[in-house]
Amino acid sequence: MKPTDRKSEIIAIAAQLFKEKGYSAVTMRDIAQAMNIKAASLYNHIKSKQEILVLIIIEIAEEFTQTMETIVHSEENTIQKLEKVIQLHIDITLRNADALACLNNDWMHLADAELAYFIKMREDYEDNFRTIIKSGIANQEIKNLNVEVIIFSTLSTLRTLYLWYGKKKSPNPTVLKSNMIQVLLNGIV
Amino acid sequence: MKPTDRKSEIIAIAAQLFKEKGYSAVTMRDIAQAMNIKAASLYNHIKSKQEILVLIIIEIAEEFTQTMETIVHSEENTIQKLEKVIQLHIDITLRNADALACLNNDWMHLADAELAYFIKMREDYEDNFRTIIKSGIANQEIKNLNVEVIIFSTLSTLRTLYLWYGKKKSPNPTVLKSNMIQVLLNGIV
DNA sequence: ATATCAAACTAACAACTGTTAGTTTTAATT
DNA sequence: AATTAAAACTAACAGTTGTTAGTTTGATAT
Repeated sequence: MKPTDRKSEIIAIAAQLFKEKGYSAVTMRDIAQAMNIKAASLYNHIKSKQEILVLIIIEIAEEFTQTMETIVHSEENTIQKLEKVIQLHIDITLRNADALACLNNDWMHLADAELAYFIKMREDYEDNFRTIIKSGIANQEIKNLNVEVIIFSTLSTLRTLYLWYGKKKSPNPTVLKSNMIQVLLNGIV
Repeated sequence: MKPTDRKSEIIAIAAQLFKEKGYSAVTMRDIAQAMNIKAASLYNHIKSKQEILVLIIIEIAEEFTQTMETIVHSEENTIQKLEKVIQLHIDITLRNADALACLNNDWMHLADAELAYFIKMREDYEDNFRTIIKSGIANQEIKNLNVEVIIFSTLSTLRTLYLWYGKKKSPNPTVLKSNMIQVLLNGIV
C-alpha cells in the first residue's frame, strides 16, 4: 500500500507535526504516537531528532537554490524569469507544504554546519532574486521602485503560500498561478 | 532610567527571545538569565509562562482588530482604506517587531479561551479585509482578480514585515510606506 | 530604629525530554 | 525447519522543564 520506506514515513509525519506546533514543541513521543509505535523504535530508522529536521529542510532548500540558479542564468526576459520563480514556489508548496512550513519556521533550530549551509543558500537565493529585479529595472521591464521593497513583498508572498494553500477558499493551482502573476507583477489597482 | 516596571521588562525580553527561537524553545531560565535574575524570581511578577505569551499576543491582536474595524467602517474610498491598512501594519512593526513575530509564529501555543479569542480576531480581520477588497472590485477601484489571491498576497507581505525591517538594506519608514503602497497596489511591472 | 513590602534568593518537586541498551517479535529466505 | 534481518518492544538514564515553598535582601516610609 505504501511504497515509501519507514524512514520517509517518519520524516513526512514529523514535518506535519512540526508544521502544526513547531520543532521544539514536538517530542519524539509525539512522532512515535502518530506512527503507532514507541519513541525508542524511531531510532531504528533515524539517528536523532536533529537529523529529521535536517532531512526535511535541506533537500527543499537545495531544490530552491538549484532551480533559482537555472532561472537566473537563463536567456529569458525578466518577466519570464519572475513567472518561473512564482511557478517554482507554487510547485513546491503543492508538493510539500509541510516541509516548507518547517523550513520557514524552524530553520533556526538547525545546528552548526547545516545552519550555516542553510543561511548561505537563503542569501544566495535572495541575491539571485535581487539580480533579476535589478536587471529588470535597468531594462525598464520593471518600475524603478525600491529594490528591497520589491524583493521583500514578492518573496514574503511566495514563501508563505503554504499557509493559505489547502484552505477551503483557496483557488486551484492553475487559477492560483495566473492570478498570482497578475497580482504580484501588475498590481491590484 | 527605565520608566517601565519589572513585569513589562519581562514581557519585552521574553518577546525578543521568542522571536529568535520560538515560544517552546525558550525556557524560563533563559528569560531569567537575560534579566540577570533566577527563574524562580520571575514568578514574583508573572503567573506563568503562558501568561507572558498571552500578554504579548493579545494586546497587539486587539489593536489590529480595533483599527481595522475603524478603517472598514470609515467613509473613505477603497484605495484610501488600503493605504490605512498598510500604515497600520508598518506602525505596529516599527513599534513592536518582537511581539509581532511572536503573534505570527507562536499563536498556536495559546490555550483554550485565549486561543479561541485570537482565532476569532484573526478571522474577523480577514473578513474585514475581504469586505474592503470586494467593495473595491464592485466599484471598479480594484481589478477583478481572485479575491483570495489578493487578500493572501497583500496580508502575507504586511504580516511578515517584521522579518525584513531592521535589516541593513531596509529603507526608512517613509520610503518603505510609499514604496509599499506602490508595489502592493500598482504592481512592479 | 522599626516596620513594611517588593523583589530577589535557595532548594526542591514531579513531569517530561532525547536517547541508549538489550530483548522480543515478525516476516521473508534458505 | 532453521536462519536472518528489519523493526518493534521494555526499561532505564541523565538532564531539563515549569513551578512552588519558604527565606533573605534592600530600599522606603513610619
